[in-house]
Amino acid sequence: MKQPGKLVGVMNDRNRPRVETAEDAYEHLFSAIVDQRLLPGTKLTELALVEALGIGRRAIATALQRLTWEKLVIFLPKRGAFVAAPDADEARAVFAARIAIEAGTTEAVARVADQKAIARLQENIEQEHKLREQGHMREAIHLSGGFHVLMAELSGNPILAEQVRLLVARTSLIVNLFDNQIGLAGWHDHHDELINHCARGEVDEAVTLMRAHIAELQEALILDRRRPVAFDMVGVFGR
Amino acid sequence: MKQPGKLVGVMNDRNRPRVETAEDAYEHLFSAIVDQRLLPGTKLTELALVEALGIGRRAIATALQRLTWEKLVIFLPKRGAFVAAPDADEARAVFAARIAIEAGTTEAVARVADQKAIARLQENIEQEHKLREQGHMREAIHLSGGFHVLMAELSGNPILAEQVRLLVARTSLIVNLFDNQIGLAGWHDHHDELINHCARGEVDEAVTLMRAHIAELQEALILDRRRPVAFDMVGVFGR
DNA sequence: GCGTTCAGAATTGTGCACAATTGCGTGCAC
DNA sequence: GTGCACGCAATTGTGCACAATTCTGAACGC
Repeated sequence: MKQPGKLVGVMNDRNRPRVETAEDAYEHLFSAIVDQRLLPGTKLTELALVEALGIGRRAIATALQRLTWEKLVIFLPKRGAFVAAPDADEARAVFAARIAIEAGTTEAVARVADQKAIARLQENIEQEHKLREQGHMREAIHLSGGFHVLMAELSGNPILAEQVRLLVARTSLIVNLFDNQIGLAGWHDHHDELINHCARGEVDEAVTLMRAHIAELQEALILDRRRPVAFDMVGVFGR
Repeated sequence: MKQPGKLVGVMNDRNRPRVETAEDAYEHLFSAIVDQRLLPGTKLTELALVEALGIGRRAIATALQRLTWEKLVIFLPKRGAFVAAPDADEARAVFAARIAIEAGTTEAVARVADQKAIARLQENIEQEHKLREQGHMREAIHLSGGFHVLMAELSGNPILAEQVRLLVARTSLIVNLFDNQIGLAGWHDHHDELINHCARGEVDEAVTLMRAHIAELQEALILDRRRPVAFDMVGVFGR
């Protein structure tokens, strides 16, 4: 079975990078969820996390609370917190929201991007390219999401940037939950073209491409086929 | 001076509608902030709220935590929570975000709105009109914000709807913090035209109008002139 | 007169014990 | 064998006391 108090993927006992504040805890959990060390459906018990991270229950609760409105965990009062397992409807909503919001960020970037911004975007792409050549797919995908976040940051609007950050995180949950036919090949080219449009100030072209790009990502998912979800999931939908 | 433990606007001792869960507390604080019973800069002490609302510290902390994320309060570790007082930059970001996101919701509504949806929108406007005629300006403004939220809900995307709800709330904070030249006259007409465009499926026209509508609202604000903020504000920016 | 230092007050964060709620498994009746 | 009820285990929520930190105000030195 499973030893209570040991949350695999969060922390093995010695490998404990300073976790002191509630935000530290949040960041650890966030990245653990986004890159699949904590699988959807996993129950996140307060006491277990207190032991694992070595901070107070309040800080843990705070972190969990935040992840809850970010929709990366679902929280059921008096029952506990679980890593979220978005369904098809939620997935569609996430992609629709990304299209709407990233259309906005792309427009802003294409309109105001300076030399330096373009350079940062290109650097991101090059790194992703390199990682993919070396076969580090997971990191490459990470950076690929990072591209969208970077675009949003360069748009100069922190509110939209934060939203994109969250939507990208949810996307990675989704991508891993549904069967997909994603060949990363196309993505890279899209990102490339996107930069070119932005550099040339071709606003409409950039926006249109971004929308198509995200839509394509969605279409690569088979939303009818959700992969089986970790056992504790019954605890989530139970009753 | 001020008696500690008495938070004016949150609760006078007998007028206590059931507050049991953390979400109840959240809703109370949310509406208290949005319609100005709690002014920007006011310090929200945990113990004071525990007394006022009659629930545990943890529930209070949860509610405050959420409002913090929603940017309606700012939270300084070890110092406390204060009702937020957005500055000009934040105001601009809010309006820019609204334009981007509500362009999306408007597009969706104009595209898929059915008879029933249009009817709900019209009903909202009529009520607002009535309230304004009767001189209930505050309620009218409330409903005016509600129009945007309703549009977002009708768009069918819960993520965008939630964002609009929050941005509208922040907007009301902003409107009340800066000098403004808002005559509500124009608004009503905009909303009216907007519905017509949506009813006729004139997508582009609807989107363009919505963008202009929000931009106009922003321009009615004098972002250089922020009204003085409650005293406790020093506690916020102090040091 | 003005800035600095130091002590006291106020408030958040922690730890522990306990209450309350929920879920689960066993056992019983049919 | 199936369905239901009851009791136990697990986990969240609460209350209290205490530790830690920060703010306030006053006394002090220059």
